[in-house]
Order: sequence, then structure tokens, then C-alpha cells
Amino acid sequence: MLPATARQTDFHNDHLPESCKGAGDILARVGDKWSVLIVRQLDRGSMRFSELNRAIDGISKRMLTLTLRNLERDGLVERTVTPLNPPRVDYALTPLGVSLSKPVMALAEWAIAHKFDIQSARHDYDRAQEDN
Amino acid sequence: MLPATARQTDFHNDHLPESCKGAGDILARVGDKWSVLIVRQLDRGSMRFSELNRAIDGISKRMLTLTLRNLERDGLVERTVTPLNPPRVDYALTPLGVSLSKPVMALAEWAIAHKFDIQSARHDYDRAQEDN
DNA sequence: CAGAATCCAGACTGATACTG
DNA sequence: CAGTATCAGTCTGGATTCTG
Repeated sequence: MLPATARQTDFHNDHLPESCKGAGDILARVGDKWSVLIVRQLDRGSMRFSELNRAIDGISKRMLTLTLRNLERDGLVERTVTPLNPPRVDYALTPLGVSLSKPVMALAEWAIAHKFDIQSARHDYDRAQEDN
Repeated sequence: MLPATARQTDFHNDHLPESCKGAGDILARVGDKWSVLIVRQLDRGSMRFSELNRAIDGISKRMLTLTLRNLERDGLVERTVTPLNPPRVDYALTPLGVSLSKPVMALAEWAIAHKFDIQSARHDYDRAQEDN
């Protein structure tokens, strides 16, 4: 369906197989379920570990720790330790993290807006399969 | 979008644990590495199975098939079989898929734009860890 | 409180081979 | 061409236990 004429009208894009490759890894991290939910929370302001743990439904301490580490490693989240007893650790988005939150929130809103469309599409598909 | 009753009381609508919960599953699919790359390709126009297989670097026939099935199940991609010999199957985005492609492309562009920021953040982080 | 460490079942993936 | 089937290795993620 994509004829040879597409090539000349390629003004709007540039393939960049290189870039796409790198994008894959990053999208994997960014599109990760927990990463999105964490970014979504931190977009409202910094939070403590336990606050995040309570705010994000269903996440285990393990996954919260691991995901925060990855986000920190990618420079999206900043970790601030306040040496007290009991210890206090706050997490906040870095400027890079804030810039990410925009497209991520857009995606999250899309997901929420079309949740039912997808659920019903799944339902229809599954029912159609059963009939075979 | 929202019921009229919700608008008055809920204008500042936070949280929505229900919506967020559902969003997680969908984001997982949508944020999937292969899904993104496939949507990205199909955004330019419909393609045949083998064309996708060649266009997307590193994907196996197996993962291409599985991912396309999931996208089809979610109502994002339409599969059209033309019974010939050899067989021909075309894939295209549905209207829902097209609406998804916008936020996905935005995210992909973010990823490409900040690829190096992330790479260097990772590098710094890893080097800081070694010193310990 | 904020993790680190360990265990482990199950999901995910790639490679390979086969089919209509 | 467009898949399906199978198998083995990897990775994931929850549960649990322990520490400064």
C-alpha cells in the first residue's frame, strides 16, 4: 500500500534506523508500567519512599526500589537522603524527568481515555476466537 | 468525556485510582519496545508482514507475529488477508491505532532527543558506583 | 523507615524447524 | 509468503526475611 512515491514525499520523516534503535531501550524503560506510575506521582512533587509505596497501588518494595534505581541511573529522578533516625529518603524528578513527564502524561491520558475501547476490543476478539 | 455531575465536584480531580490501575496494563502493551516500533512503521501506511519484518531491525518473526496479534486484539491494528498463492497479509493502524500513534510518536521523539542525556547519565552513574 | 538479600515459579524471547 | 510449534535460556516480579 506504500508506493514508491512515498520516498520523494519523505519530508516529514527521516527513518534514522540508528536513532530508532536507541529509542527502543529508552522506551522500554519509560514505557514500563511502574516507571510511568512513579513519574506520574513525582510529577506532583517529591515524595518519600514509603509515600510512593502507598500511593502506587500494587507495587512491592522490591519493584519500587529497582525502578527508582533505574530512573535515577537514567538521570530522571533524584534521590535525596536525610540521615536521621529513622532514615528519610526523598525522590523528585530532575529537569530531564520533568521534560519526560509531559509525553508520558499524554500517553497515560490516552490510555485512560481509551481504556474501554481497548477492553471491548479485547472482549470482541476473544469471543471471536472462541467461536473457532 | 466526563459525566456532567463529575465536572462540578471533581474539577480538580486527582488520583482516580481506578483509572490509573487500568492504565497500567495498557501502558505496558503500548510502551512495549516492539509495539512502539510497529506502530511507528504502520503510521506511515499499511505494510505486509515481511515488509515489517525487514523494516524493524532485530525483530524475529515470532515476536512480530505475537506483537501484531496483541495489537490486533486491542483494536489498534487491522489485519487483512488476501488469499493468494503465495499468501499476502497486510497490516494497518485502525482509527484507534492512529489516535495512539500521536502520543507514542511524541514519546519516541522525546527518547531520540534525549538519548545522549540518558546515555551520559547512565555512564556517570555507573562510574560513580565503581568508585565504591 | 528504607532498603538489601535470597528464593523461586512463571513469563518472555530467540533460534530453529516445519507447514499450507 | 506468512505464519505455527517446540524447546531452552533469560528475565521478571512477588513473597519473605533481615539490617542500620
